[in-house]
Amino acid sequence: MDSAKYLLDNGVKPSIVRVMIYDYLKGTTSHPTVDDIYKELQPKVPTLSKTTVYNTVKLFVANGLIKALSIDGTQIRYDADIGHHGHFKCNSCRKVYDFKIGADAEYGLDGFKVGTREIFYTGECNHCLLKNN
Amino acid sequence: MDSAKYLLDNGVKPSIVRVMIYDYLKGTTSHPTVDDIYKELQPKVPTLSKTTVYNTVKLFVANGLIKALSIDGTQIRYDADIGHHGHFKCNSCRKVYDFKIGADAEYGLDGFKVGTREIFYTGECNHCLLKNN
DNA sequence: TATAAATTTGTAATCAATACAGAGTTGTAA
DNA sequence: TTACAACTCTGTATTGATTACAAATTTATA
Repeated sequence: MDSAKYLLDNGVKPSIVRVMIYDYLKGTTSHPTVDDIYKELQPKVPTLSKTTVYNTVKLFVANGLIKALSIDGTQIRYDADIGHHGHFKCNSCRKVYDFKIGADAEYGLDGFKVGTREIFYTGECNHCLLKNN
Repeated sequence: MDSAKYLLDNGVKPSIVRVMIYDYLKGTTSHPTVDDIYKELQPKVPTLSKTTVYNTVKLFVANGLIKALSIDGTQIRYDADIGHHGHFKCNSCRKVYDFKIGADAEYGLDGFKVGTREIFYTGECNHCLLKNN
């Protein structure tokens, strides 16, 4: 779908900068940080400010357009895939895999109203295990 | 079990400060931050340094005695319960609940070697939902 | 005791994130 | 088109958690 329209439908006025940030997030699976976003777009938008990136991702999160991930606790990362899924980061190849998660009821959360979900595993992926052993 | 012995068995020399920090973590379910730990123990150990708390929890994590949680991305919290479980933080009462999680295989992680697991949900707990609505 | 090794401490530095105020842009109505 | 208000963007300064590092203290051992 057209990103500008998608932002509008979700209560965010689609300025050119906002659309570019959203498109970048939508087009990558690398779960970028604010710094990653800034480094990616700064060449195309020379006047871009890092504060704008911070403001924009915060606005997106508040309107449910993207999700914030606190991965390893040092930096916040962002993901345009807002479906429920977990993240697995391989310590060998550094790749981040998405994986499906169970329903809330299975976890004994009946009667709870779940808002945000964050699931983050680390370890070694099946490819690296085969390669390294 | 005696904490001093438990630390020893896990490769950590049980200094008095280390035992006190471990005991505090073991005796609480509030998933404290470094600052929480410092505030709790500083009256009992007037010379305690925050750097020592940082060093100690890092040592504990490295030796598998406790787990680090990045909860909301701004501060790292620590948990002496190293079993696999998720955390649910209620946005109303701020309480953090523990909950059971499924087996890795259910998530399509067959063939993966999982090291750390972090699962963090937010929302409203059943008590607050009943009280507020 | 003497000496080495480990632990603890305090200060300074780092860096992600936020606050805030000013500059720029857009929309609207006369 | 002009005037004005509302919104968006920018840059600097600040905050605050965490780390770096070297000195001081404590513990272990010969």
